[in-house]
Amino acid sequence: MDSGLDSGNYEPAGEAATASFRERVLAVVKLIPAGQVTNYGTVALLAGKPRAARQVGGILYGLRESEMDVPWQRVINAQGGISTYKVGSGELQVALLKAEGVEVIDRTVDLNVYGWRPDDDLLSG
DNA sequence: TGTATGACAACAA
DNA sequence: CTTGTTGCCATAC
Repeated sequence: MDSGLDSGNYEPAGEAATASFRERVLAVVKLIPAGQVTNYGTVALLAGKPRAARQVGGILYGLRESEMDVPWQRVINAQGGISTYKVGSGELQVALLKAEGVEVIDRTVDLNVYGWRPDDDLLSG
């Protein structure tokens, strides 16, 4: 646990303003409802870095068992496609999504059906 | 301190 | 529809 200190990433007992981008990204991903998906750009936007979509992928790539509570499978690309095939997690991601009821056809998800609308989530709760 | 990298995104042809 | 190019910016080295 603590022995495996994360890459120079500490939390100076302050506000989220000092929290690393990584911390905020993981927090945002946890907000994605089961059975729905969103894209890297949206996660980056909600994390406060509208142009850091690529970094979101890089962060999720480094996830380990410690962060297994992060529903990374709900994050796909803006085209509704599974981006994890290039890192060998495609099959796993599709399996996890289908287990939540998300239909994946030809490695693609219909964002018009399963796309998460942060607005709806904010309005309802 | 500087360079290279990449689970992206938007656009051109 | 596909393929290639460009912009982007936090991390890694």
